[in-house]
Amino acid sequence: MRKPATSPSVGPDPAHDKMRCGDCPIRYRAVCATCEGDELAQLERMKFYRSFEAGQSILWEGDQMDFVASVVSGVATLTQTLEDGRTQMVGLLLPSDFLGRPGRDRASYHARAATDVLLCCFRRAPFEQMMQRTPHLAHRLLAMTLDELDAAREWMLLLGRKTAREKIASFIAIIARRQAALDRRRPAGRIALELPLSREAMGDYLGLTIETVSRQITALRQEGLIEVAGKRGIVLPDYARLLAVSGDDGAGRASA
Amino acid sequence: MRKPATSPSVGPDPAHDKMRCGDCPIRYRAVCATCEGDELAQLERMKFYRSFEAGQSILWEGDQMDFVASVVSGVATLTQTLEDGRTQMVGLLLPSDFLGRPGRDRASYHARAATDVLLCCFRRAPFEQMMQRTPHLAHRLLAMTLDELDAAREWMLLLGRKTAREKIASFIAIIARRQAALDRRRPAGRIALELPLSREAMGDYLGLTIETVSRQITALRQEGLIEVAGKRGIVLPDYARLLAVSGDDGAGRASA
DNA sequence: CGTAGTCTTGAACCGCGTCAAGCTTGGTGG
DNA sequence: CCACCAAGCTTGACGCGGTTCAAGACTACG
Repeated sequence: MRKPATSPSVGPDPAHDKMRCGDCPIRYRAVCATCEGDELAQLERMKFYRSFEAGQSILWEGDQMDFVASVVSGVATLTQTLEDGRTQMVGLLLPSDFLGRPGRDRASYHARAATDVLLCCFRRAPFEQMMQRTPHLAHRLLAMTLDELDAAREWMLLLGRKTAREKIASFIAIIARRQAALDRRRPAGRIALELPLSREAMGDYLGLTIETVSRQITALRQEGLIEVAGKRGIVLPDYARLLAVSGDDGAGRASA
Repeated sequence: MRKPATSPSVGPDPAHDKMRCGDCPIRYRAVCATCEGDELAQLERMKFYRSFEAGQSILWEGDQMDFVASVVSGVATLTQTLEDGRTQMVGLLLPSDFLGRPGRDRASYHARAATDVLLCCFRRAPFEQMMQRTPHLAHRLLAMTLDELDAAREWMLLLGRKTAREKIASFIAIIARRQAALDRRRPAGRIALELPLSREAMGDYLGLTIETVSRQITALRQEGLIEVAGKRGIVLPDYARLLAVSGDDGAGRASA
């Protein structure tokens, strides 16, 4: 994947410059969750917003990275690519997830907006300095990184050992679980949800071709395990039955 | 995978109780690398050694985990399992790598000694308390965790998109690179190395069956890309040529 | 309407898994 | 010293799941 000569440059987004952290929808789930008072004021001073339309690239592998960020709304993906073009998604960032790596100034992955995305960015140098003098910020980031590592390991089990059918069922179950988590519920019974990814992106997530994704969704629909509403809409008549097909034991812990 | 009724219990290993941190072979690469003087003394007070023979289980998924540890010598694996027994390795811990997760008291994976292993264990509660009052220890662990996440993501690309042939070549290249790193060299030219895993464990690492692992090793040997010496010995006549087969661009960063 | 992007469906192929023997090596006991 | 055995590895034959290649169908948008 080559960077186009003129990448669609997206600068700071003044439309959100007035947003106060206190009003932020991810205030208590993002990296800043444990900051209060003066600390929040420090963050407020180094932050700026950037927005991206669905499909736009946020960062290219190897790009200079002068900021880290929280996803405020929308869904972003991280992908890696082999020389011949085969691509694998390696991260799926939902609201409150963290983008970037303190201590490294170049991006290791291609980051792209899967839907319209709003990022709350912190300039990297001030953020790293604040981490040095604010231990619990580093602790918060460590906890989030460990959660992400757990999720990556669940994902490895999926990629290495699950069948196409199980992969699709797992993916839908993961989205259902994360959506339920936003409402502080456990997923159960009949659930409606919207897939945040195209068929192609689902293939990149699951290590499948787009055709196999399509065929397995059709198969699950014909068996009554899911109902399909438009390109992105899914209704689960019975969440537990889908889980059984996913190969997980229901204790699934994947979260990032 | 069920825990056997009588798991081979392995207690503290008094044979190493006298080892001083100053003499430790992983002194400047493990989680304790940035500790000096009094901090090192604090760690020394909460540490104890445990040793495991090749094949023994270190921890079962769900086990109470009252310690965290550094791998001093040998190789340990982390694996996850589906209900029907399919297993996928999700972590490969070499000397200086960290085992365990501060802030969680139960193991998420099955940990096992792939070779004879010596662990330097820290009781979890004191270690967590020390992290609270020693910011750079938390920073060190964060950096190590981020490296592990990067490695996990390389691994996801391998599992999702590489062919069996590329997977085998990649694995051998990773072992060669890590072995070279111990000597602070870049891998190049003719290299002899010892595989730390059985064919079965390699299959679990790569998401392949044992038969496919065997066949691909045979194929690489017949093409002169590798030479085989006994069950575990490998000689690379030309590291660069192997890398070309692995599908990576040579800039591979996997480390954990 | 027409066109482009996305998704679905079909048919043929093939890489890897499955099942089933052999082989090699090291350990044990007669 | 050698027969025996178990564990780990290799090799072969075969079949299936998922990829590949190639058309269509649906939807959004001019």
